[in-house]
Amino acid sequence: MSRATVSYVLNDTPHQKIPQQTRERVLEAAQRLAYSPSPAARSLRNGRSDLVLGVLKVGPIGSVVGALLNAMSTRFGTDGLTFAVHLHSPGLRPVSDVWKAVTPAAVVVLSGLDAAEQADLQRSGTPVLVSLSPAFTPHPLLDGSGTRVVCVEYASRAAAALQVEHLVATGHRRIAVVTLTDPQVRQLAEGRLDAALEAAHEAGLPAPHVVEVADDSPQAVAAAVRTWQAEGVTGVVTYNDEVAMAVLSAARDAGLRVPEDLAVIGLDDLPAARSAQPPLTTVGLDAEALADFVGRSVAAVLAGDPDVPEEPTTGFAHLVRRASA
Amino acid sequence: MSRATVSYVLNDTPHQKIPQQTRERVLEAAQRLAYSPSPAARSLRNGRSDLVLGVLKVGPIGSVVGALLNAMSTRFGTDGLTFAVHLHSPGLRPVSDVWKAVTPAAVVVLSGLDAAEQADLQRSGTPVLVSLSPAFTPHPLLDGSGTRVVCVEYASRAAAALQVEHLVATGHRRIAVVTLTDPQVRQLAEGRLDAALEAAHEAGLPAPHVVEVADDSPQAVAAAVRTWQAEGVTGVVTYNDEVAMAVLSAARDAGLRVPEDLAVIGLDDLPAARSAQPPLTTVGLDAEALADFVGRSVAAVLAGDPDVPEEPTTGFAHLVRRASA
DNA sequence: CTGAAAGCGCTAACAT
DNA sequence: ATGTTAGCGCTTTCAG
Repeated sequence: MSRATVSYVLNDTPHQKIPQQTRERVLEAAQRLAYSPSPAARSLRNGRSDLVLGVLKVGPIGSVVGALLNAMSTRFGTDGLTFAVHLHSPGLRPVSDVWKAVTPAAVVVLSGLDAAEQADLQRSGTPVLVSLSPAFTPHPLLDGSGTRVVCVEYASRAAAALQVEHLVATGHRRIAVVTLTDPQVRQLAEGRLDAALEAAHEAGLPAPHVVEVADDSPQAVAAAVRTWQAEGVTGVVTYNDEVAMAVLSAARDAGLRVPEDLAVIGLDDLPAARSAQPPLTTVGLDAEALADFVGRSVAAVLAGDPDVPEEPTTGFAHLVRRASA
Repeated sequence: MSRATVSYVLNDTPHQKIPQQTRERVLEAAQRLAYSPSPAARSLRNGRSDLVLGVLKVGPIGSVVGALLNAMSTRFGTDGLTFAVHLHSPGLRPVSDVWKAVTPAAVVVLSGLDAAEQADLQRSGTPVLVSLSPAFTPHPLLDGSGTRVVCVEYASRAAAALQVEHLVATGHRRIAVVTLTDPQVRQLAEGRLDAALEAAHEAGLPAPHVVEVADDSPQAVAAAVRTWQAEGVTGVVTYNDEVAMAVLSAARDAGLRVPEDLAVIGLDDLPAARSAQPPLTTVGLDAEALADFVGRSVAAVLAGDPDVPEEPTTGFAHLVRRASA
């Protein structure tokens, strides 16, 4: 019985007919010796490890990101890959440091890589690179780099469009869009704002009021809420649930009834949205569906499939209808 | 110029005198060819990679865990190691799956490994295993396994003791401890409760009222809050800030003034604690200090140091004094 | 169907 | 001071 035989049975190599008896002997021995193959040697030989690396910039991690990470971990586990997240500190150390620690099978960029880092990544030889970053553009000169780039729209266009469509469906014509100026969330905020404006345009609405606020406190939105009465704005789409709850609070202070005088729709479906006053209508994100799509794409590329699965046309968001809109 | 020479200059191998000129030639060539060493080959040769793996069970990730992850990432980066977190689904797949994807330099257990998994880990040959899990006991039979085990107390004993000590210092003698029965947080809740009871005992207090609640809603604590008036309880220590805020809310409903009628102290120092009514006195956790300690311990073990640094006697928590106690 | 053997890229011991 | 070389543990042709 040789190493090769062992390798075959342990890896279930197809088209290799190993007699059942040998097979069992191998398995039994492996079991008895608590044998487990060396990841390092396998990676060296195979050119890649079984690790899928998520990259995220350091910063507050909330329930939305948490759900995403959970979903990815669970999903990749189902096809023999291990998902791990690396939080990188932009400016402090280059992300490329990560590639001297591991040779991942795929990298999933969740946020915060700049153009140069993207290019490095494409050059790094990682088989698949999935980006959720709204502003990510694959480096055109690096097409033949061997890295397959997959971009997925998540938590911006489809979600913001749903917000607007719901207000339109419930009869609102003059709407406001509240966005955040915090540079930490700039990319996402811009993506959502753009999508909301586009959806409004497509629905034939007059150009929405765009309100930029610095944070999600009720004070920050109070002034805007008061002007809306005069402007005839009856529905408002917010950057996220936290901003929506600030609007709810400001509306109450201004003596407006929600949703009769002002309909408010958030985004993220945070746990707190359910217990808001009134319960917040919002758009929830489908972390599992996204993880599934990403998982299938990665598996397809690693298997050498020429084309990756189609992105679901519905996006990865759904309306959560409660009382506020 | 041979591979060895190159290896020496690239790794800054000590006690190898390489002429400056050769050195520069190597560096220049590496630069020009965008050379970067293969992690797989290095891990194979060195017996370990430069990756430190955090293990966490899947589940809601809040700001406390987020801060911990951020601190760890930043800290390990400073000594050439890369930190990544793996979220594992207990029951779904064995954690040991991870060791077929990577050979980490160290594993940091943040939560949720059972006894068998602990033992597997000690057997896996990972150089260092750091555990923050309050219930973690190194497997005694596996002492010679080559895995160095370091246990750190975080977010339980020292923190809960601080809560009690603050109430004692502000003159309270009859106190209540509110703990959570949610099985997801059992270990942590038990650790905190034990420590609080012990601290009360040491301070010579009568045995505290122990209140077990199922969740952190105001309803869940309302009944207990009402009985406290009759029992003469003047101070309450809670499992965390969320429970504390529920107590605050229930106290208000019961017509109690905080802190005059009832002093409340939380744990975690969530962002929301600052804007609670009244601002919540609480115990903050020192994620950076912990990360620093863990980082130093790991570095010491990897460097072959016989003894790891002393754990700071103050623990990794500090009092955040606001208005509620 | 199974055994032998060639490397994957790197480091450290050894020889020059 | 620099070059040569033996493996680390695995997968995969290639012969038998």
